[in-house]
Amino acid sequence: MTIHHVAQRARVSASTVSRAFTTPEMVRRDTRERVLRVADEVGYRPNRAARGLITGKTANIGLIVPDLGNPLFPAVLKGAQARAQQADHAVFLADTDENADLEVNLIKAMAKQVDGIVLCSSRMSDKQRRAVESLTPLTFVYRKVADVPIVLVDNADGMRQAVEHLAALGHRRAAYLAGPQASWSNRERRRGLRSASRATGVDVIELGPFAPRFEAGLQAADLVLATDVTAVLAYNDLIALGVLNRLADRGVAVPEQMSVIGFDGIDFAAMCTPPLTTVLIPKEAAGRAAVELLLDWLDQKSLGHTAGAQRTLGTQLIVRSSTAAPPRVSAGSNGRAARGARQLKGD
Amino acid sequence: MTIHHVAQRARVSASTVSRAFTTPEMVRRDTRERVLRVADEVGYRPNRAARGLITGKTANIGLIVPDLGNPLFPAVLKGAQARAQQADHAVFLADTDENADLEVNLIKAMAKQVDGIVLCSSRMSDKQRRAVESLTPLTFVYRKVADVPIVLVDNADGMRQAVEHLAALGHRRAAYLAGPQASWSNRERRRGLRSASRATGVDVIELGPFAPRFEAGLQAADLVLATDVTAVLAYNDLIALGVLNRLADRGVAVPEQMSVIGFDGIDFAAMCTPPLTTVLIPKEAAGRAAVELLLDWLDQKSLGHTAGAQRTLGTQLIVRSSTAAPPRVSAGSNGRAARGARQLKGD
DNA sequence: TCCCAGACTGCAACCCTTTGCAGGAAGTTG
DNA sequence: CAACTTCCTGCAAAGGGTTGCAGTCTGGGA
Repeated sequence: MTIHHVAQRARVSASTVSRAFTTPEMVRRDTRERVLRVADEVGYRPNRAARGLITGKTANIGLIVPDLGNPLFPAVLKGAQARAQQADHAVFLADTDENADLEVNLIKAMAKQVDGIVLCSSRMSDKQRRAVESLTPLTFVYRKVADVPIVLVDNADGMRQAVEHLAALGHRRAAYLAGPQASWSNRERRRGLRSASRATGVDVIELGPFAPRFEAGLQAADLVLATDVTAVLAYNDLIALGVLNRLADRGVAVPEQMSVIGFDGIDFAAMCTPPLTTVLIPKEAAGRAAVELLLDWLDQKSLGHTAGAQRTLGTQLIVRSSTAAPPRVSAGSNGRAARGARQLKGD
Repeated sequence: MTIHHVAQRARVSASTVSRAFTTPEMVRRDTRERVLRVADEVGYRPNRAARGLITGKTANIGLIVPDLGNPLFPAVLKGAQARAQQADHAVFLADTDENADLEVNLIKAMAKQVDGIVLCSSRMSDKQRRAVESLTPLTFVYRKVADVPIVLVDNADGMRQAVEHLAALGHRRAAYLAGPQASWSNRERRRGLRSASRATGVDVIELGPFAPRFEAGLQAADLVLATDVTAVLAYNDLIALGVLNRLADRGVAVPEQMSVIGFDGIDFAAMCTPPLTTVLIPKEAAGRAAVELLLDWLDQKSLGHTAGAQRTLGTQLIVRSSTAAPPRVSAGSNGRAARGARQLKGD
């Protein structure tokens, strides 16, 4: 079913059919109605590829995430996809498996078929980013980049809330299980941690970096137990969940002997035992916002406007049962920091 | 960067550039190398939309899932996307929010931009399916449909394993928490349950239907406690996780007082407390298989072959700590089935 | 030396829409 | 009644590729 079939059956030219869809006010009422009726009857829909060829807009947007196995990203994806659909755009999805080179390749491959790409927790270096930024409009989520639209989360404030919570409970010594070094979120969480640590007097040692996965949490838990901390701040919920599991296996009671705090607020943080205290970050909202910013940018771009819109969303500590006052005598303490741990100082 | 720029710089015609990419054996070695070198230098990549316009193939495939919030689907998606990428195809993703009408609309909207669509746990009625099947090649995952490629899972056998496990532990009476009525998986799981029930003598009452979500599990747990069963078989892990949570809240020990079995084998089933006994179904493998079947079909189609390939993947009961022998005297029993429960008989 | 096959390459049409431009009809104004 | 507007519609080009067909060039056989 092409535009010509419809044109023929409605006894008009293809141009008129086209206009009936794209600029309805340009065609006389009865003509338009006849065309649309015929189009509906035969199930005609404009071919977007052909349209895109001439208009330069594909009505597609790309979305690239590091790992669909981390529920954080499906959540962002869900928001983004819903918002895109609302604007009558379709979304291309790709998963990089936390691999920055693959990310670059995916951008190159997608660039021509989309109007822009939303990059979620991009792991690209600045150099890599510059190599692709001219290919298609890029929007970043959970990563700060100059001169393009970005959707951020106030990670530092989230960490402040978490550390203040621990301090209020009486903790004096905590461990941070670091995330990927290429992650902006990790850098920001460390930064927030450092300043909250100074402000509250809670000492924080850093372990890792760890892959942002459950398995890494299992591994991390043992390292934590070799130190004398009474609380653990994990880079994300997946790691925290791993810690919870391994601590249970080792017979360490949470929260009585050890407090654990996650980050992200994935659904499962509420479903485990004990329910995990975590810092909730916006996920679907971030996805929606990113698509919105991208679409706005594209609109304005045609008007010659510049980019650089930034939206920062708040975080909220969700206190559940994985945190409590520290034990009188710290359990499992061996009196000194384990090998591999180090004071959290400057980068 | 169009094919003409490259042609000009390589001092050949556009046709030759095109052939250098699509039918390299048709162009002389040194010409081809020159063309490809130039193309690489200027960063040229064929515009797939333009190519698709004339070849009729888009090198895109669609994937539609009911709910990205259920980790089952991101897992399938991950497999599908990886396999598609391997075949140099991109994937369009959409989420229906468990809504069959939206599913139909999404198929219509996608049809023109893809070579085929993979439908995951489709909720469409037969009538709806027939209304869209001519739009574009459809492949189904987790749903049986005649004459098109499908990837199935042996749900009935999974249920057999689960029920035999319960029977072996000594359970005589269990509840099934049913899933969505439009779900093929739910029908198959019920069927397997019925026959396993007969074979083992374990009585099974059915509750529900429930939405395949955590919250529904919370709700279901109370209904279960109002019956005299000693074990619960949930439609899926999300519901089982909800049951686990609510039982813990109500002070019912799992597995001592109540055994709980999930279905799907999502990652989180292993991370909760107690770790959930569940029936593992292939997820990434199913996604990969679906894409493979679809691509094969498309290849053969051009050769005039027919469709209908079917791949059935096995299931595996993963025994963890949420199942054990029933208590001597069934806890919370009130001697009769709750209102709303009914014997599991025919449909 | 001539003819022919085989290997390459270029021309031009085509895929499906959109859109600038121009033409025709109807209505308005002087 | 002539001269403009205004409104609507069609023609044709364009957008970036692919591909059937025909032409050029080369090498080999007679």
